Amino acid sequence: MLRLSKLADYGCQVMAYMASDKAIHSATEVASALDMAVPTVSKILKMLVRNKLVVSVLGAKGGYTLARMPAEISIADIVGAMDGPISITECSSETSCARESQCSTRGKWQGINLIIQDALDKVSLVEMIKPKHQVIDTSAIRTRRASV
Amino acid sequence: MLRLSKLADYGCQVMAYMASDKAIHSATEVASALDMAVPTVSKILKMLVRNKLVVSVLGAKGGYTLARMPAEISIADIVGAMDGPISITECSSETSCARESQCSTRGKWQGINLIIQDALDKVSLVEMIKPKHQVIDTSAIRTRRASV
DNA sequence: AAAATATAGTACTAGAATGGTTCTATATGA
DNA sequence: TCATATAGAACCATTCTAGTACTATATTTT
Repeated sequence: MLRLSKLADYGCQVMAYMASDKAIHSATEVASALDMAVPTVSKILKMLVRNKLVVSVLGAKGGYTLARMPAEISIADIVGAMDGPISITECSSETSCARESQCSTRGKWQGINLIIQDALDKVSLVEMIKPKHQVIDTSAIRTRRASV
Repeated sequence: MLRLSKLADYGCQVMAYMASDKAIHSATEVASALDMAVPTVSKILKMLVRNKLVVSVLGAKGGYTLARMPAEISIADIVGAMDGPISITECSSETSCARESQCSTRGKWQGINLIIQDALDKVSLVEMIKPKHQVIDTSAIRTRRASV
């Protein structure tokens, strides 16, 4: 399948949710908004803090906000924070490999790895939360027509 | 990490090995050449046969060969055979998702999925086995110089 | 015809990875 | 001082994966 871990997937959801504004969001709030378990969301947010994608405010009325502008945060950042560096095969990241001398495929794997890295790098949170089909509020138009 | 399963990785190694010629290779032979356990190689070859990337010859002196020319077999084919279809998140392949109406990220995930699919599609076995730095046989050159 | 060699397919087991929870400590606001 | 939040570590259970074993079948060799 070649699938992201669930935590990475969740992480992207959490980040996308928080990208909507600069408010402080508690773990409880995020969890209920995304319909996820509070401890899980809490764990994810802690990991994101450690990786400096999110900043936390301690104490009552505390919570989390994005550490940077949504445009400055890529999916690669989030996936990296949750799952560690992307390496599609063992040999595509490891510094050495026992079979290296006989193996001609390693370079190719590293190339493929780069392409994937790049694909995730190019998508920022801003693009992630952009609605696919923009919903047009027709009420304003109708009002204007009525007033004509 | 976003990593291929080991079986998919092994599968690529096995296919790359078999791409070197059109001979019939037994599981035992492949296993010893790649320094892997015979039952494991055998399992992988069976999966590749079921997915029509490899054809088998039954009986004594039997074994396996590629079903198509190496140029006509991509890494995507092999990974697909071993790991099933690529879908980086659950929602990037599934036909529906409970949260679909509120979710704006799905389209993006599907796009990222396509890029990865494409990257694996573009690499054929031929490229995979191409030596990175071509080893130049200098003996011929030296011979010629000597004969001048 | 029998023995040897090889694949086909299924089922099973052990181990690792992952997801998710819980518990204790600490910080802040009312 | 109490209620509300995060920080961090440890823990458990389930799922997934890798690898093995076993039975059946096909083909070549003797």
